[in-house]
Amino acid sequence: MWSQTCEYALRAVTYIAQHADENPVLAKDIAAEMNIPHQYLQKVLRELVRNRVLSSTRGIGGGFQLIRGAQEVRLAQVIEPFDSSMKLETCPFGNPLCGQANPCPVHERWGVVVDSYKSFLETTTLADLVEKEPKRAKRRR
Amino acid sequence: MWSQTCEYALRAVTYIAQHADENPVLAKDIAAEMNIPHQYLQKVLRELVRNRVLSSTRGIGGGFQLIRGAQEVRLAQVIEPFDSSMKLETCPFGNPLCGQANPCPVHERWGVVVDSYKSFLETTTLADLVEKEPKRAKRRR
DNA sequence: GTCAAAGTGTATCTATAGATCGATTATTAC
DNA sequence: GTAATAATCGATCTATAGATACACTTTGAC
Repeated sequence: MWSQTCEYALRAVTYIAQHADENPVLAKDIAAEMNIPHQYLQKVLRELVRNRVLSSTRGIGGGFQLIRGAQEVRLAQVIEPFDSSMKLETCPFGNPLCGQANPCPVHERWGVVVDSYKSFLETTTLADLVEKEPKRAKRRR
Repeated sequence: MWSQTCEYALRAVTYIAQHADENPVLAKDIAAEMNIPHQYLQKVLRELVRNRVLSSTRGIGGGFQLIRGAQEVRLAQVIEPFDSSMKLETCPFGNPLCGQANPCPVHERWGVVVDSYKSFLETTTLADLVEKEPKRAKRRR
């Protein structure tokens, strides 16, 4: 459906969102937990920092964090730096002018799929990726 | 959404379906009409022949044809030889056990997208890709 | 101020998808 | 049976995605 790199990005921010109330998380930990090659993940995370999805801090106690609250980050923003398929504008069936004016025979049906896909990415936030019951056994002491 | 090669395959069979009532069509013509590199298209078409979607005949008057009627070929069968993403079984959000028993928080929503996609490929046939009015000015003489 | 922890940056390597080339085989026309 | 047509096949090339390596910089602890 999308590239390997996009999936790494999604898995990484999922992990970060799940640990949003803790200290910054280490790339090393994300890599180990989410089965992503460590060095490559660093690249992906840096790109997310450049795109102002994550912030990073160096040195001891450093790591990666969300810049905004999890409920304010949409999946589309996460994969946007890595995937151009969000555009999805050209007709896959060879009609170069396919559109409202000159639709190909399956324009409608295909539109339903694309809309469903785009809508998912635009309306789902990182908060949705985190288990509803936040820290089941979270005792205050 | 899918690979370049899948799109070539779709465009090619679209063209072939549109010319199903004529003689076999030449790879050369498909390539020119559908903007696909000629040599690479040959490979794609051969693969479709191997997978019993198309038949081919050599020599003068030869070319490629559908084996079955256009209404009997589903898009899924066309892209299947080129794309493994039809499976779409592992959770993109890092939950290795995601499924009915142990769903990740967005399992349902994402399932809607995947089902919409799969359903499109499974229910759409090549006949659907051809303009409904078959040969507007088809005079019998 | 030294050291270790952690992210940054660049260069490079590898695997795969996409594309090209040239020779070959089958078919038809003459 | 020769020549032209058109698909087949295997080898190879190129571009890109995915992955690795290593030196560098920033930060905090002591």
